[in-house]
Amino acid sequence: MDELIEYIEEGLSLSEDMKRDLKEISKVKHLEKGEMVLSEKSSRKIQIFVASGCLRAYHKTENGKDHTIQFAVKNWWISDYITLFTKQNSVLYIESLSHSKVFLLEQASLEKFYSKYPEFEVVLRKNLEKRVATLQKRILGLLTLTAKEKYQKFIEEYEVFERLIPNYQIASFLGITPESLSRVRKEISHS
Amino acid sequence: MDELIEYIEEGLSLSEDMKRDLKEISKVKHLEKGEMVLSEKSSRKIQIFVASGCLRAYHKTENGKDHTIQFAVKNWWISDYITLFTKQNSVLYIESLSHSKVFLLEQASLEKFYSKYPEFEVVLRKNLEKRVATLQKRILGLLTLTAKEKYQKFIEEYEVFERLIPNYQIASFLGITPESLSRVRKEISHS
DNA sequence: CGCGACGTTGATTTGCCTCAACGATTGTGG
DNA sequence: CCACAATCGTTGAGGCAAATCAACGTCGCG
Repeated sequence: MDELIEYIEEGLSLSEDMKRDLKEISKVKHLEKGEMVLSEKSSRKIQIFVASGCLRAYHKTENGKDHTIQFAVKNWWISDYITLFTKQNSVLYIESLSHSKVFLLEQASLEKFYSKYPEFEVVLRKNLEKRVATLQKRILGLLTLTAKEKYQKFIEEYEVFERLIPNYQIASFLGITPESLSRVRKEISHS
Repeated sequence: MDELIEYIEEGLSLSEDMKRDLKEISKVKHLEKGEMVLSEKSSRKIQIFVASGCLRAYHKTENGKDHTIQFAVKNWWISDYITLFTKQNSVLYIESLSHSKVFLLEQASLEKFYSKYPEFEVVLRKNLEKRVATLQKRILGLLTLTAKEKYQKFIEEYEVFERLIPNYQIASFLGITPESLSRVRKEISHS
């Protein structure tokens, strides 16, 4: 019943000790649609693993506008890296977009876990490498594409998400307004 | 004389064996201004460590426009993560913006090095974590800021670079045109 | 039912781009 | 050592993609 362990074992077979410790530091949480996991007040340093459902990490500007940094579904990690690994704190909100099951892991506990089981580092590293590649791609997309192209690329790559996510949030991920997205969608459907 | 080893030892003290192996897999290269390290033809999988000087990684679109992914100075790594860690290959060019000294490390050799010295993984991981945070911040900036704000933030954060980098390359990093950057600079100087 | 959240559409505005021209600087070859 | 070309930054005029502002239809839910 522990999706986190199942997921990790795709990359590394875990000893009983590791499993036990992992269970100890991870708290399962079931989330309602719209429920917040992370907000400004609770500037907890945690990482979140998604066992089922769909989550979103976003930033709010002073004038109240959302900007989505990341969506995450089953077997994805979602966390506020800016808070975790720089001096700034809690710039991101993380909310659930549906019924979700997640595992919460305190960064401090994770660090201990890593140093107790250094063989775990390699899995982590590979995950991070891919993540960096993904982010570089996203930056390229933001720099080079038009609103229409961004959306087309999004529905190609994020097929899984499409149904789960309201359009205005997709817009905020692509860096365009909901109105523009709506027009783009209209244009695409007419062709 | 080995800046790479010096740099790594800030985070982890190296055994003689590690040093020897590191030297074996890293090739020093001195670069002229304008010289390419990585281009489409040579789709080599390498990572680059900057010992001195300044480099730039960028992408070229079909219509010939540059889009800068990263600048790097002393003690930075610069690599094409998209080629290294996804199926796409060589989407980035990497060039030197000044006299530079760099270390080139084949990804394959690095992998071997990592598995021979797993204690090295932790350094790597921490580096990647910071990198992810930096990229997340950049995405936030691209999503939320105006041309002027982007430039102001850039000169704050990248003070070191300012003199080394021509303005049109800064523009291509910020996702604006050189003309717009010029107007922004004018506006700022008049206030 | 009635309210609020969401998507759409239209009218208008605007920030930035495009295109074009022109100095300033650098460097290169005769 | 100078003439010339190339590169880079700047400025102006005009255009366009996307934002803004506003209104309205629809759907789901308390």
